[in-house]
Amino acid sequence: MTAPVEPIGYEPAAVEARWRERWAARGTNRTDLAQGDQPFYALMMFPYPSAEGLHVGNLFAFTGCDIYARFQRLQGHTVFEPLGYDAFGIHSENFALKVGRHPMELIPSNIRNFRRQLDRAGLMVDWAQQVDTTDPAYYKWTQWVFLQLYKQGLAYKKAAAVNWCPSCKTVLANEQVEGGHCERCGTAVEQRFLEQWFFRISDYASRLLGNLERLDWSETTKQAQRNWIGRSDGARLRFRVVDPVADAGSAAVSVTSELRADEPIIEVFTTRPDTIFGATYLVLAPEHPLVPQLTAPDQRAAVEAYRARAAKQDIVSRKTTKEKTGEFTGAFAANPATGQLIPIWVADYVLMEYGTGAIMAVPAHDERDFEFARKFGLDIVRVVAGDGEDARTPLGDVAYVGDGRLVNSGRFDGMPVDTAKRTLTEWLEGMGAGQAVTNYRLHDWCISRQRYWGPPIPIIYCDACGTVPVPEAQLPVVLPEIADFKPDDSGVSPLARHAEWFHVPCPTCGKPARRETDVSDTFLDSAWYFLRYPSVPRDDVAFDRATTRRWLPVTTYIGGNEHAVLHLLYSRFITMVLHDQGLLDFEEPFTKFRAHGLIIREGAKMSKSKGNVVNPDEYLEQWGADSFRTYLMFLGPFEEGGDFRDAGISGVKRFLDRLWASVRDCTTDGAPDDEVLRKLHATIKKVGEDVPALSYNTAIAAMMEYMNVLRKGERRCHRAEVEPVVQLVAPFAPHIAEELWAMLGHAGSVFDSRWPAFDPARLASDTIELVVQVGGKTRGKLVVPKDVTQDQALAAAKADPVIGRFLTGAPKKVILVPGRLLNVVV
RNA sequence: GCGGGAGUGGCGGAAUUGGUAGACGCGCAGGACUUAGGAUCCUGUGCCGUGAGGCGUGUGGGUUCGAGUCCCACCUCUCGCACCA
Repeated sequence: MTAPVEPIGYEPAAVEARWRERWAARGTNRTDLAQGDQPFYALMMFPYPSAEGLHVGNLFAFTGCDIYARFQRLQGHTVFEPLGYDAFGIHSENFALKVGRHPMELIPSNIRNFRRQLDRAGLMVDWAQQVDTTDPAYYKWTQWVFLQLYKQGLAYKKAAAVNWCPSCKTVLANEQVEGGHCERCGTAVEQRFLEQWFFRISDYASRLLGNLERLDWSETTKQAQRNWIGRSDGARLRFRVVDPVADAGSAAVSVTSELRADEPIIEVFTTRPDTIFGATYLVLAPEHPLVPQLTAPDQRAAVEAYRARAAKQDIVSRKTTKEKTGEFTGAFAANPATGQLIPIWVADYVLMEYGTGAIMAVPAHDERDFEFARKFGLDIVRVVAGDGEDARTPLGDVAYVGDGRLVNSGRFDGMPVDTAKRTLTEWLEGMGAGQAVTNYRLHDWCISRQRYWGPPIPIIYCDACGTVPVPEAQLPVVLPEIADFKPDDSGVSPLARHAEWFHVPCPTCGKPARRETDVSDTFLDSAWYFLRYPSVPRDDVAFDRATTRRWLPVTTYIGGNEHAVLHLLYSRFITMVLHDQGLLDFEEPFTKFRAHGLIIREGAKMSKSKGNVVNPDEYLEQWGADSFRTYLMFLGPFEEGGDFRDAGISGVKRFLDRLWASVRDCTTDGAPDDEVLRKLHATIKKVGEDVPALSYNTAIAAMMEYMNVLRKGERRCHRAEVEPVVQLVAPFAPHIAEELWAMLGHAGSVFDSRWPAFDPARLASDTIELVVQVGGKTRGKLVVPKDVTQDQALAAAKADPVIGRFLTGAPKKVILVPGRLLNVVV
């Protein structure tokens, strides 16, 4: 008598450790970038390596991308799945300041911790090609990218308003200002005017918008970009400023009369040229350059005070305060349509950065102008009448912004609004008072940061030669390791205090010169990193020509929709610029983009303050990476995210346990069961369709469903019934899949096998279950031949004791949906 | 305010094209095996009703033989943008 042998159970920790080693030893995750006839570049958004370590949100995103990449590999593609670290930026710098350590020592230790966690998660990442934005070998090329833009005249310097926190002594991004106060210390934020570097992304607005049509991207992401670019079609109109005293006597000032040198022109942008007859005043932004020139002497004090107030106010609260304020300049302009004199005001509801910084106000048909006109008692003239209205219909308490026909508009009365937009623009153009233009909301990209932790902008200022770009051969401009990297009161980067770095000979004339002390925005680091991955070994070029041609554009990019606008737009812009320079063959970097959802917990976003952050380490430890990965994907649709709960995960572990036991105990005796095989083929089909569609949750459900069929009634399964499941599950649970694949006697990696094919003939059955409805209500089911006729089905239904009860008398109508349903209307 | 997305059992979530609502999992209940079970396996599980049956996908209408799915009106939640002329 022999003692019962305990069957070997599934022990994730041992299995996963074993395969981590084997993958490393065999180079399973390395991609030979020179080979492969079906290159597939699977990109995921690289993380910021925070001190807290990997967040479940990161892991959710990476796992989803990894599954997609592994699946593509099983489809026969040569897959490249790189990863790196986005480690520059104010986030890292603030954290370093807080804990009193230097980012140069903090970041490497954070990265080590990230790497440990990422390895534990079983990603198919080719670590030989990793990128770290803070490595001089990387940011050398970030600086090179800057120079390419500079060369093309797409980088320029101008003074711009920034938010300044006098307590933190630092420039704040708009998101760091809450209700006019610094989000960190609560101090009232001021506005400062600083010289900053900008990229001319607005020159590319129309291309960035137009190309969206042909990109295979999540619709939500494309829509966000469209809104951000903000195209609006309208007209630029010219208003002559008129001195009412000098022009006294002429009842209507002729618009076409000779310009007088001292009478400036105000240009406005409007989307409603059709309402020109209702323009009863003009408004200039407080910063508008013409304001000082045209303000009348008796209004000067008030206008100056108003401008000073606007200049001091922080940018955020100025834009969020809806209460209208303004001052009359004392000047007048001529309405080119009516010839009448209309007052010119300044008000901060008009923004200098949009359009021309000036508007024609049509209070009858614009809510903001209406509010303003009401408050300051300005004329309101209706020029559009909706259905059932005419020129005299009172407006009530709101502006009329709807459709309609023109009234009070001279010979254009009765014209529909949409025709009038075109017609009036042409009419005004004919008299030299304007032309049709398209305007975009997209502003130029400010890349200057008056901080320490970023790549120095490669520019040198020389008293003799002016602004001199650092020659490419002298890159990188290394960020010096300085102890006092804390920003100070000056609004100038801490780099300026580092004398031996700051003072530099001019590259052109050799005389003493000074370095630019601003560093660049982190969004610049990430706007080109996908170009670098395949070319990491090259230190003589940013990206290798042949490698880039083979591997780019990125086949599929998966990432968070929080980057829908800035990161993705900047990446597209940089790619276009490099393309225009002849350095890239394509102008769109990401052929396909999919946004993943957000993991929440107990209905709320995970955050430290709520104390609901999940540490992935504990789960990886307790359940293993395979169960944890699969569980994360099972929570809900990948593109929507899901609610993380501890419950649930045991079900996924149980599924893997059952798969393990099925492989361990399977037999090669006899033949596989036909019914089980049919379900197997249906499962192969479903998983093969769901995975590329990112419907991971339903793919997992389908595999679980099959496992239930496979093991129903504790049956022992045939090898042919279970072997393909190992391949199906491999993208989700790679370690156990490798182990089971080896247990089945295969020498190589399961990822070097080919995805199982399903046999359509196997899916069909001779009989079907036909649902029978009577009057639209389900009354039962019948098993019938698959090609049953309507009469046969009806006869069978009548013969059925339960269904037959409802079928008294002749049916009024019978509907047969082949293969599905019979509905009898009585 | 503008733009996008979503409302389905106790819970997370499934439902090709308008065709069995609730797949799969959690939880719960019962059972088997056990000294034991928070292990494992099996069975059941939308709600009301003893039953036949009835009611059910945010609310109210409509189209249809048939609506979670299509149309109209509304409510709620959520994510972007927000004085953009």
